Amino acid sequence: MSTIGSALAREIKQTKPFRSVSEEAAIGLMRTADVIRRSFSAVVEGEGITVQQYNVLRILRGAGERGLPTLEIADRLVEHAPGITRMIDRLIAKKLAVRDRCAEDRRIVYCAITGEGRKVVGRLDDPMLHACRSALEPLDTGGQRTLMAMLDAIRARDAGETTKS
Amino acid sequence: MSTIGSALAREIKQTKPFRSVSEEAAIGLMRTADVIRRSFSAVVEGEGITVQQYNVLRILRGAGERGLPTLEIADRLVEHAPGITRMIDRLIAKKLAVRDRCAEDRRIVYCAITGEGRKVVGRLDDPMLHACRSALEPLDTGGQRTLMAMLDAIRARDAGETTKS
DNA sequence: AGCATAATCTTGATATATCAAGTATTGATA
DNA sequence: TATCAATACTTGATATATCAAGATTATGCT
Repeated sequence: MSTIGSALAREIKQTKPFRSVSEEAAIGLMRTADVIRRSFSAVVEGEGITVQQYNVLRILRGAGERGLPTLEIADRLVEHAPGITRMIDRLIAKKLAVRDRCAEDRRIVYCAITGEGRKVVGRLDDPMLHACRSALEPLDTGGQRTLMAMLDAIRARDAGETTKS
Repeated sequence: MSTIGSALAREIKQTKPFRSVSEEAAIGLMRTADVIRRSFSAVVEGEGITVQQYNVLRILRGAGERGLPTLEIADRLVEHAPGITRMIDRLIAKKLAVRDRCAEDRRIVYCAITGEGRKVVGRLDDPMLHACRSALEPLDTGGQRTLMAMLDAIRARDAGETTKS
């Protein structure tokens, strides 16, 4: 196994080797995600929003005219439910989204993107695409597909057997 | 390119295909990291700490008797500096770490892990290792090494050419 | 109809993260 | 030896995340 002297080990100045490849890969995954998130954050902050807000806006843009029920948005974000209300509050405060209580089932609140919201996401489309490409540039297209497949597999495990001995 | 119908696209119920493989891989990376972080979180919360606090404790355990200067810890966490002070505050409040101002250079504050801190991290060693293995179980060892290499490459790019045309 | 249960949010309390400015100490310079 | 800049944190203000409890509306059962 001997992962001593690996790139990650040096990066975090670890004195002792990782105890297993799994451990190193898992930590590397989180650190890499963090690096990418930071670069995304730098892109969207020009529009005065956060990465999460950008994600919500993209989801809303992809939805129909009516928008989506609040919790449906949370589902797609993999966000835990309670946070989503206030996330939307902030988007509404910025006039990027609106709420509309459903008449048929008054428990449901539809959230939709505004024209201004569309403009903001629109302005970020190219820069974000570029940021993604730039971030993954070290891998060729085949490598990116391999990476995607691996990530899919990892997430699939989690979705299935939540409790593993 | 046509990434329509991919696992990730279905997962987030995306109606339109991703515009590029890079975009899908980048988003998949963040979602996967999130899934893993959540499973780690479930492990450490039994000891009443967060994943970040666990990371700090591990760094401190790996350091010498004297501990490490505050900002040195931040460096290894890739945390931005300001947050680290209060992170340590919380660890101290929990009696898991201590601070000690350096006599030679009184600007520096050394942070070290306590005996109780060692116990807490020690109790988490096995569960965390298990969580890592469980998370990455879908990949065989070769796959995990490939994944690691890809992640390293992505992070290396970021370290080098920060501004890429 | 009446009541318990569930679904869908919302709110309050608390914890944590982020950004900019402030403090203390050291080292270098005039 | 004052002074200026740099280092290493710290603090305050603000934003965001997280958890548990609450409010409202709908549904199913008798």
